[in-house]
Amino acid sequence: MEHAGDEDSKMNKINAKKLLKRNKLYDAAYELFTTKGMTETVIEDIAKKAGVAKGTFYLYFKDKYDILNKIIYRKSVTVLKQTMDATESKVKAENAGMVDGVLFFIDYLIAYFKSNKKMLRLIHKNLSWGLYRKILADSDDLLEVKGMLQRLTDEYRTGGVNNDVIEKNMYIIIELVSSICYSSIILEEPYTIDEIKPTLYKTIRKILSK
Amino acid sequence: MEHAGDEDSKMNKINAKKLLKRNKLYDAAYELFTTKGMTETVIEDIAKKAGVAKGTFYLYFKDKYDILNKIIYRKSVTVLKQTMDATESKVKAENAGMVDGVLFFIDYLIAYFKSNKKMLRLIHKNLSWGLYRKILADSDDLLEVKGMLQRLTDEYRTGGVNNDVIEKNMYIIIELVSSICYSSIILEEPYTIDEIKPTLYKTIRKILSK
Amino acid sequence: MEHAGDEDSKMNKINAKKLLKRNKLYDAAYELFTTKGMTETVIEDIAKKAGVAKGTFYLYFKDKYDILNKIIYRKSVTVLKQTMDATESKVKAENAGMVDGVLFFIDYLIAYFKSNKKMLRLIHKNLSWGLYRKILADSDDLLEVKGMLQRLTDEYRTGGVNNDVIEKNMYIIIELVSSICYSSIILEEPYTIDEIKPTLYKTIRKILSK
Amino acid sequence: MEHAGDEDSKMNKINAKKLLKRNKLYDAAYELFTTKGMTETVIEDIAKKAGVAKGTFYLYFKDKYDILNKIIYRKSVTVLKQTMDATESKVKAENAGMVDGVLFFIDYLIAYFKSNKKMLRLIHKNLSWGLYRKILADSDDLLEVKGMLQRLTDEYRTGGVNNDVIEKNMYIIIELVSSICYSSIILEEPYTIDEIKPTLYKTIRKILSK
DNA sequence: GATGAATGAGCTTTCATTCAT
DNA sequence: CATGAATGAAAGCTCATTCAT
Repeated sequence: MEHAGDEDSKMNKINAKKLLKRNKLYDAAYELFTTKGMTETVIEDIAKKAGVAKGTFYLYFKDKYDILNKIIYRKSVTVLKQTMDATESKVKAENAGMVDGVLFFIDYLIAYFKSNKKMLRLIHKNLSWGLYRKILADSDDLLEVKGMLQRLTDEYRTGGVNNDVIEKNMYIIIELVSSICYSSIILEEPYTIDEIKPTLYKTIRKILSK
Repeated sequence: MEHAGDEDSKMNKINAKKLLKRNKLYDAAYELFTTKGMTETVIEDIAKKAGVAKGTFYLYFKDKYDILNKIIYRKSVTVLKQTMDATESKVKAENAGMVDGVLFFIDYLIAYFKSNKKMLRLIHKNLSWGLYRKILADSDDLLEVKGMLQRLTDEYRTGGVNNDVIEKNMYIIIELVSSICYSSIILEEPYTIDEIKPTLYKTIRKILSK
Repeated sequence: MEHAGDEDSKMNKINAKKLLKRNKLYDAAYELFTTKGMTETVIEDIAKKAGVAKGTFYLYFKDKYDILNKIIYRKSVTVLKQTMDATESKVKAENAGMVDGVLFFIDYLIAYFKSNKKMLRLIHKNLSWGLYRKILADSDDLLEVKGMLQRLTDEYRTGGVNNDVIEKNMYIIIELVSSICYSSIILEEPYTIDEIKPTLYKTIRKILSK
Repeated sequence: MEHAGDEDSKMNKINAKKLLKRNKLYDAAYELFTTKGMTETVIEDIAKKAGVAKGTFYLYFKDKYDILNKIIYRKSVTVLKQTMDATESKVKAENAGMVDGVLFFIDYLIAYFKSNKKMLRLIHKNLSWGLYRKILADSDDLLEVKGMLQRLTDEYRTGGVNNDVIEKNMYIIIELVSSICYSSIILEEPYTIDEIKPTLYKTIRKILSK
């Protein structure tokens, strides 16, 4: 028993060390990708910044694109879960309806990206929104988020609106918001996000209206 | 005078030759970019396909990205002018209103990209929609197109709608359509363009309604 | 005493374990060398296939070439002893003379390599026949085989043939057979082993004739 | 005409320069392959020794093995043609028969390799004799040599010996000589080439005897 | 203007070997 | 004894760009 315990603790130490190294690589790569850009960042930069040897990188990731995708995925899951938590609290506290729920969700996301342009740029430059949406759609880590959105739109369904109509409208909204985010947060052209927000929200309300 | 004429014709011949070479390079690059992709296409490929020496490429273009941007610009101007002509004819023939005019314009563009996915993919993968819009906005070659869109929305302005509101709505529409085009024409996920078109057009009508 | 016995049996167990591991490494390496080839096989492959850690490999062998040479040596000793046994039986049974004895020895070897091309290729590609002969010449494990060949050629010696002549002729025969084996069994060019065998045997008879 | 002449001479100059560079690479590679060995020689070494950039190497050769094979081929053709010339002179001068002709041919080759062990080792270590024979057999540059060997053996054919028998015997001789050359010239074990030569030649005479 | 040979920095990836655990 | 994470040298190869002709 004790011996087994020893082995376990040994394993844990090793795994903890591995995790630490992996995270150092994640952080280094994220920092470099967002400042220098993908093509300007070479594997050696990442390794050096993480304080490991070049070969070590290949122990954890297949190549530059592997770590990029994983970074984007991890960050996204974090953001979306956070957004969901905030939305749920708000909805409960204010006993908000579906439209306000969706708008709050979007508002929270926009705020997040506004204060984190680097990540937005990273996603946009290296992963199209379309592909991104696909990846997130298949994610098991986001089941909760999906559940929440489902519940949010239940109101509609019980109101007799066709399920297909709801889903298509949601798709339209997602595409619209993503696209606007990029143009208005990153490029700030032709409108800044604050300039366009009222119009955007008005549009979303129109889309969700019957 | 005659001598000058000779010089002129000589000049013209040389210029024609240069133009020919430039066009051959454009065609070769477009073909390769759309089939092999940007990163897989190397300068030598383009030169070889165009039937010129590698060094000649640098006589006409700065690098791969230079020719890419110029290709996209040229193609876009062509498409937009064509779309404009079709729209104007239609509007005149049917004495259509502004909403129908805008919808026709979009419909024509979608049809074009549906039958020319390669170009859509090229633009999307190598130039963000936002940047693209910016370039076209500054283009002198598209003054006519802009004029037409202006005239189209005049109806609104005379109807007492604030100019700023119109422009923001147009921006929202452009972003929405571009985004949907990419997802639904290239990825065909989660909906094909034909599946989402009715919802898209309904949305645009909602946006343009007062 | 009893305690010592315990220690002995403990030692044996450990040694048996070590031997088992070593053999697993031998088998794994042989399999990989003959299928994937030397350069394509990396130490990690061998360790993985043998079910041990990479570092363990270095506990038993210096490097890839060390295990290769040992594999070739082990396999060769086995084959030659087997060939010797078969030859001795045959010679006794048929009361065969020296020439027939030598030819049978060669025939048995050719048959063996014909049905085990992988090993022949391994020897040839990684150890020249010349070097190979040298290693086997120094082997203590093959004293019996050498003794047999000695006895086989005794007939000649008693027949008054100079010992030096016999040995040189044997050398010529060995070189010839090895060379033909490679070309005709592995490459099958310009003749298959079956096509060239009659001529080869005729030549050997000529060499051994006075 | 003059213009064309200019272009021709320009072309010639360029081609001459290219040839010069190619030859420099050949020489550098040969020197390095024979002294340091194949695996120890890296492309950069070759380029540096030839006084060109690494990339230039790839303009002329696919990789290390490409240049190696070409070097071996070139050297071999030279040697064999030279051997042929010497043999033909000798045969004419001494009105020698076929057996003496063949023996002279072999003797010349052995002498060559004895004074050029590096090349022999290069061929042997990197190209099996079998493969080597095949390449030379397909060579158009050696048609003359083949013709000469054909004429040499004509004597046999007219003597009523089956063509197949002649060719098989020649094959046996070639394999034997190659194999002996390597063992006795490179390894000098168990006999030096001078020690084994009398026995070798006696064997060849036996093979060629009816 | 046109050519294409030459350049060489730069990148990815592998893998034998070590050594702390 | 056994492990396997970490190392980092090393090599192959590409390709944008230059420049002598």
